[in-house]
Amino acid sequence: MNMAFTIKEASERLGCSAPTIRYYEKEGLLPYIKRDKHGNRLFEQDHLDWIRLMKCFRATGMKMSLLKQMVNLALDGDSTIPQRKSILNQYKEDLFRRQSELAEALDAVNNKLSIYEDIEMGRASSESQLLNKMENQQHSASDREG
Amino acid sequence: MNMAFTIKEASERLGCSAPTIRYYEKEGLLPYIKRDKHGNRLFEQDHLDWIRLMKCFRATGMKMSLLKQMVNLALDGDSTIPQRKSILNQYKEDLFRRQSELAEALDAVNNKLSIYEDIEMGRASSESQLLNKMENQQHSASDREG
DNA sequence: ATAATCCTTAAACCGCGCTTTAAGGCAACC
DNA sequence: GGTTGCCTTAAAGCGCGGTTTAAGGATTAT
Repeated sequence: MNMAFTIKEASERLGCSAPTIRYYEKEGLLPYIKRDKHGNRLFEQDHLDWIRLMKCFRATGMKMSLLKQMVNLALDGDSTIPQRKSILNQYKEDLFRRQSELAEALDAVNNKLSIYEDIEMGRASSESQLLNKMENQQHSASDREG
Repeated sequence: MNMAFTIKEASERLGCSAPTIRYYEKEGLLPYIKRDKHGNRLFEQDHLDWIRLMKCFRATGMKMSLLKQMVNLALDGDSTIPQRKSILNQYKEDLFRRQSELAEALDAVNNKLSIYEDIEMGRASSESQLLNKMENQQHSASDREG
């Protein structure tokens, strides 16, 4: 067994472009890719799994430079596990920060949307200053211009 | 009343650089900024609130071009509210997508971390292939190499 | 044999979102 | 009246993360 994939197969399975994969390899994020006799890359399942993981981390804000640090540490063996844990724990903090940013944004969007509905239903007006139209944060809080 | 702020005050209150604020204005994200007799910008509370909201949206992946669309629609009056709602609803979808990406990444990080702890405690080994060191997804799932 | 389809590389290019630089104006303090 | 410190503008520069281009090699199908 030990099935190997061409770059095209890999890119199809992963949903990321072949140039991107090559770029990752060039940047050192993807060590130990073997080649066939013609110099064509051969990806194994392990590589696909690692790329998939990188994709997941990248999509949530991890920098390539951090991925590279982790690769380099991994290549240095198990003695670097504490450092890798520390990187991942920092990244985890980052994820939590992003979660609360998302929650905040969701609140703000919902607030805006309900303001718009109020305006549509005639329950509120879009105030004087033009910016207020986008900007009317209070939403039926203070109405001292009766 | 109707307190106005210099760009420096605005940038301090908002935690974003003065050049960024100028850039936003230039890009049309920030209409109706008044000037004093010397041509210096004067920001009112409304502007600060709107910038703060933009910051919140930007931090969670909204493109400047989308912000600009919303500004332009707002400048066209209440008749564009349906379009603005539609934009915000799409963005909301985006936020949900990001939320699940974050959740996925958190899972993956926690998985990695527990693999590392297993290795540290001698409960698992860091397998053969070098990539496996980073890459050993299964984590005490299948161990058919007895 | 020729065309299509895959692969390779190096290098150039791109969009985004700022940041930095350069050149200058006004105002207040010492 | 010079220095400091704020402001202005236009334009250039930058870091990131790829994408695109160009030039070429090998395999397969017709």
